[in-house]
Amino acid sequence: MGRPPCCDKVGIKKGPWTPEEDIMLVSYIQEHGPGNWRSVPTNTGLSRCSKSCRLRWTNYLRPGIKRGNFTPHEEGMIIHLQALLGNKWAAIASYLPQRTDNDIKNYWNTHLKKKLKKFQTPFSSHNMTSDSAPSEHFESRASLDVSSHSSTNHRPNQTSTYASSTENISRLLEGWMRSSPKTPDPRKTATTGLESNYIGNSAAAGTTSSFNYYQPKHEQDGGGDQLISHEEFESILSFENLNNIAWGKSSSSCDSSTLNQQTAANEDKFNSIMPDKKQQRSESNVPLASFLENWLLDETTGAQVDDMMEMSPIF
DNA sequence: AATCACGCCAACCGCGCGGAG
DNA sequence: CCTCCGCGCGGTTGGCGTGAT
Repeated sequence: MGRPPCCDKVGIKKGPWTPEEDIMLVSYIQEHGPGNWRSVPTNTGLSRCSKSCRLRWTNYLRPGIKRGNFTPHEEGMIIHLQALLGNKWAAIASYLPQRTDNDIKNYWNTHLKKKLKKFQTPFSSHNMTSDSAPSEHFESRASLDVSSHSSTNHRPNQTSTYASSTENISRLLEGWMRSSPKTPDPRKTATTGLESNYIGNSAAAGTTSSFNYYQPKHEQDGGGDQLISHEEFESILSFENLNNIAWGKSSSSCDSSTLNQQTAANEDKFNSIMPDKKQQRSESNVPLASFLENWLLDETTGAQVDDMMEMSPIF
């Protein structure tokens, strides 16, 4: 016997939120802070269930949320973290403070899953498109601070910046009162015309580059020869290899000699793919997988990736 | 111009967890 | 202990926009 749905009461409004409702909610939260969602509908007069209010706040109105296109760095982070953590969107979102779990989940389901699936091959030693739990090989690494980045009550900005909701309100009002000029493609900057007015100040609006780790740009544009095969790149980031190389575990399919060969081959591939990182990599004196992981998780990688995408035809 | 198919994403739904009584 | 309740998470859906025919 399950709990009755919270939203099945008569008079509870569903569907898209209006600017007026947003303002009511933001005003209330600005005054009282997020939390105690049960009392929000009654105290605000909103004809919404508490859950809907919470969702609207956390996914949309919460300050510090970045909307719009994901940068290559963010995409890389999501792919990497999804492989590490599985579909723990809240945990993944904790590594991307400006993105909501819902946003990341949507982006994964609509973009990244497809991209990875497209390139999934029998060579892959790990099903990257799998929705399964993270590879148990990675479980120890997956603790990569899941605890300290715990999804629950550890949303960056959630507690510290809600006070800046005045910013949101002003944006709400600004957009609400302004006429709504239609952009040629609202999705480039926001999801709806409404959002493009009062929320869609996407910091990523100028970023148009697409993810190309697994999908070279010229292929996206209609096909052509790949300068590097998917198998090659994936083999480097092969999770079994990463696991073996970085964390010293062995698998039945990988003895030490083949592991050494694979490691050397991966080093060569890495040097050819990322020549500008060769020096940095050799100086870092860390395993390749660690280097790649650090690179992916590096705050500054986004800009580096952007640079690399301009400089190198393979990105 | 009309219709259809598809992609995208905000919002909903159901379930599990943890705290309070 | 058990039950109730509030909350958060992950999966799914519905509506809208856009491109193709």
